[in-house]
Amino acid sequence: MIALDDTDRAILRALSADATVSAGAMGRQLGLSQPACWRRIKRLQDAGILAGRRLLIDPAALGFGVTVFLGIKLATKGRVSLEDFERAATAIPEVQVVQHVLGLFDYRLKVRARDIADFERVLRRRVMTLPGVGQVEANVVLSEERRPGPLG
Amino acid sequence: MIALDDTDRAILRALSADATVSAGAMGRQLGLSQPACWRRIKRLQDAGILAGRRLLIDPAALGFGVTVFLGIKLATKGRVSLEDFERAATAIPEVQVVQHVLGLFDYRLKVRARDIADFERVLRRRVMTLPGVGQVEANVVLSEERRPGPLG
DNA sequence: CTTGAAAAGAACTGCCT
DNA sequence: AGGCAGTTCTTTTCAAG
Repeated sequence: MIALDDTDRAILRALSADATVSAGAMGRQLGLSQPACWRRIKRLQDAGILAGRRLLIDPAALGFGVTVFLGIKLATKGRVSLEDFERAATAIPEVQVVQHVLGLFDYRLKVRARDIADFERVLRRRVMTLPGVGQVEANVVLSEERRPGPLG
Repeated sequence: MIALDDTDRAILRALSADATVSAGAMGRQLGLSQPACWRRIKRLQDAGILAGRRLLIDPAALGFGVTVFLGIKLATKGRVSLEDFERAATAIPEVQVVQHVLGLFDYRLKVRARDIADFERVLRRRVMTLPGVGQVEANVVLSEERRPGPLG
């Protein structure tokens, strides 16, 4: 773990919004030279804080308009059933994220579907037939607001 | 909306894993020339499918080891209270995502904290005091597996 | 769709304060 | 730590097949 100053945080904030900005352009905005800014970025990468640059894909532009979060309680909780469930859940193409969680539910799934009818198909034919699945609770996402910058 | 062929999907899959790969390097991998590959990327950008490139920050490297998803049921549901709740929830630094959802709960919050003690502080002093908050349910994330590529 | 080339710019390297 | 100057690479745009 490494200590970040205000300049590092400004760099992370800028790159979080748009990772395509060059080190030179960002340096000008922060009053730093291009190499100085570049060195800080490299330091953040080497420290593992900057873990990579990923694409932001708009699901709506691909025709996927519905996002649903499922809370799932397993009926049978053995060591084997956990792995079985995870493997089967990960194999469903519409399932974007599989989280093993502690609390009211055992697993949380993020599901992307084209529309509500498509979601119902995924729910009935794929999710409800997962090995060991018990109680299932669904939350359809209406709107989402996310904090762009780094934490803290 | 636009139709994607297998090559487009391969490009999205490669860029989803690592958005830093150059158009030339990807073209070689796919058997395409550099300009041809570059044109496809630009087409995906113009279509809005490729919405941007964002940073992947490792929260653990910054000392944030705990992720908790909160399901929140509002006690009072007027038009005003929804906006009040959203504004107040977004203002909490530890809250990364605020989702308005349909289902058992009204809102879902993604909360990042340094540890469980830090999370309890956020929960008691910030979340439980949000305007109109009713029932609160928490799920601590143990592990997470996400599908890298594009949907469908 | 391809190749090739040229111009712009970004990334990286030493050396200096 | 930061800045300056220079080299190497990619991106981006052209012309032409």
